[in-house]
Order: sequence, then structure tokens, then C-alpha cells
Amino acid sequence: MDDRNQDSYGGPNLQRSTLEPLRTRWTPKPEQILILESIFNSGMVNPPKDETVRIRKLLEQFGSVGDANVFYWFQNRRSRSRRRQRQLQASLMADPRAAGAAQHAGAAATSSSSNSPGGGFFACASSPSAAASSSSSDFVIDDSADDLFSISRQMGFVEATQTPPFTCSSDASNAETITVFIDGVASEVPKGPIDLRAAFG
Amino acid sequence: MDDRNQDSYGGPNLQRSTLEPLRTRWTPKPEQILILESIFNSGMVNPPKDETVRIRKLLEQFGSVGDANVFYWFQNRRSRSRRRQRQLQASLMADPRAAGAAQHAGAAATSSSSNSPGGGFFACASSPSAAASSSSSDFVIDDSADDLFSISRQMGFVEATQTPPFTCSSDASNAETITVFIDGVASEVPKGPIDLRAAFG
DNA sequence: GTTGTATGAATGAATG
DNA sequence: CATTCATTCATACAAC
Repeated sequence: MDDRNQDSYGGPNLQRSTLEPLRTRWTPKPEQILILESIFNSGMVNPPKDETVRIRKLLEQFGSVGDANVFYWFQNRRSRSRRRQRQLQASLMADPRAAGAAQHAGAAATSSSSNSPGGGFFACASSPSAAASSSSSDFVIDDSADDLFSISRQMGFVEATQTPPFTCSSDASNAETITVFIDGVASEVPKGPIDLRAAFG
Repeated sequence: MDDRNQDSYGGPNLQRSTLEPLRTRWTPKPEQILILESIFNSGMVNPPKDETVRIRKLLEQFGSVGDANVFYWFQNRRSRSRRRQRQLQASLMADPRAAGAAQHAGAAATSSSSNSPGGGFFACASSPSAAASSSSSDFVIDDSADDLFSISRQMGFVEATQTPPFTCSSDASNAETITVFIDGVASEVPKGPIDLRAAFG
């Protein structure tokens, strides 16, 4: 998709200074990353254009974002995810002894959070129910169990001892949605052909 | 179908230097971009095949390039510029207040013209003069004032504070120029590797 | 302040 | 022409 257009990029997330001639690049907020990660892991790795707009609107609750940013994010996510996997495969073939040795593996392993109603720490992954999605190549099954935890950097929860900013978990009662908790605010992300944002408004 | 014939794609981009990163894909030189940008901006947004060949020969003065590269360049340019504009309009409709706020739009917007010996500051465009537009959908007249300044990246003149980004219609005062003729549209491009702005400061 | 790296942005190269 | 992938450039941020 070539949605890279700098559409609604009116005001990125810059410092509060009233002057900002700097064209800084978009730096996604932790909440935004969480949402994006959740969507990606829910199986929608290549959202069609209209979904991109929806996702952008969702993300805008936490900071200025443009459609192009969302588009780029998914593009890069897909690309890098695939490349990592390919590289992993290659290295495994090259040297079978090197099994299970990611360079920065268990970053999130230390949490043991039990603070939010959702409970789980970062368990957004679930099985895409293979709904006949509208477009062609969005919903990829995304077997591969991608790097669920490669987001440690910007996520901010590196060592959240007391207040986990947000969590994301599958709701047991309703198998059709993924629930994202952010500071106690719950949003539900349908697993199906993404129909985000009903909860947030 | 389309005329993307990979005709002379035999040896487009070779690195004559003994040690280079060994690029696989064509990396247009600044001068080449200038020429392409000039042609595109002159109204020829979809050159027919024979023109593509001529353009390629022109570009070859500054580095190896194949017809396919030229073809792809125009195709991508068309596509991306159109969508950019479409999105711009969409975002304007969404929030009229956000007028004129593309993320990196006016990098050179401070049009301090009449500063360089050449004169104009991106005056390659001329009247197409209705030369026999052989093919079907070339020469789109409107072109709607595309993003003239979206080339900042590879052009190298990242941020000229006061000097105009470049000119391409320098007269015969300087022997270090080459003349670009496209359907009667003449453009002159300074020779030499990357010092396009050498003439300006 | 320098370096290393993760990642946003851009674009060449396809494919349909 | 619409979309997508692969590669590269540029930068924000962290570690030193």
C-alpha cells in the first residue's frame, strides 16, 4: 500500500514548547504501540486502507498520528518481522546448536503483574477466526509466533513494579474480542475484520 | 500490456569503484533526480517509451541507469504524487485549520528567489509547446502543482537556509552545464558529481 | 558527547 | 494504476 502520504500529520507529538520548527519523526506512545502490537498480533498484519484510518483514530487518543504513520508502522512491522524470522531460520540451519538464543530474549519476563482487571501482562495473541476479510491479503494467519516481546524499548514498562500502565488480554467471556486496558480504561478489539473503536468513542 | 519493457536492463548500475557497498538497486544521483524531477514537473509525467529511452541516455551522463529504472521512477512518481495530493485534500477536509502543515513540506519554502547566478530557483519547466505527444496518456497538463520539494532526501541539499535549492536553466555562462532537451523543452544541468549548489554558494 | 541500535520514513522494484 | 515487498536513509533514544 502506498498510504504513506503525510495526511493528517498536523501536529505530531512534540514537546509542549509553543515553537516547533523541528520536523521530528513520529514517536509512538507506549499505549499506541500496545494497540498496534495488539492488532498486529491479532492477525491483522496488513490492514486495508479504511482500517488504517480507524486505527489512526484510535491511536489519536494518545497522541497525534497520521494515517501514513500507521501505514508505515505496519509495513515496517511486517517487513522486519519476516526478515527476523528468515534470519532466524537461516541461522538455525547454519548452526543447529544455536537454538533458542535470541539476542535480547526475555525482556518482559520479570513482570508478574496482577494489578489490572485483565490480569495478563501482555497476552494479546489469539487465534484469528479466519473470517472472510474484505481485502485480499490482510489477515494472515501469522503462525510464526512473532516477536511478541520485541517492543520492550519504547513500551515503557521495563520494570513496572507498581503501576502497569496498561495491559492487554483476551477476555474469557467474550471470545470475539481482545480487551485492552489502559489505566483502567478498557477497550475491546474485535478479532475479526477489525472493527475497532466502539468502546473508546 | 504496459510498456515496462525491461529492455536495456543489462547493466544499469554498476559500481566502477573497486570497493563499494555493491548496491543492488539503482540509486539515482542528485543530478539524475534533478533531471527527472524537471521533466516530470515540466508536464511530462508519463513519457512514452521512446522518450524514456532518451531520458535514460540523458541520465547516463551521471551514472549507469536502465530504461526500466526510468520507467519505474515515473510510475512511482506519478502514483505517489497523486496519492499525496489526494490525502492532502482529505486531511484538509477533515480539519480545515490544519492548512499548510505537511510534516516536511516547506523545507525550502522560503522562496528567496533571485539569488543565484542562474536566476530562477526551479525553473526547468517550460511550455510543452504541444510537441507531438506520441502516446496516449503522457503529458498531463494540469499536474496540479505537485510537490516540487519532496526531493529533499536524496538531493543532498538538505537545508539551504537562504540559497535556492537549485536551478536548472543556467545559461551559457558556465561551460560546466549540460543541456536537457525534451520535446523542445530545454533544461541545463550543471555537470560534475554532486555540487549542484556549488554555483550558489 | 560519542557510539550503537531500534525504528520511522522514503523509495526502488516489482506484481496483478 | 493500485499494492506490496525489500532495502536503504535518517533519527530518537539509550548506554557508555
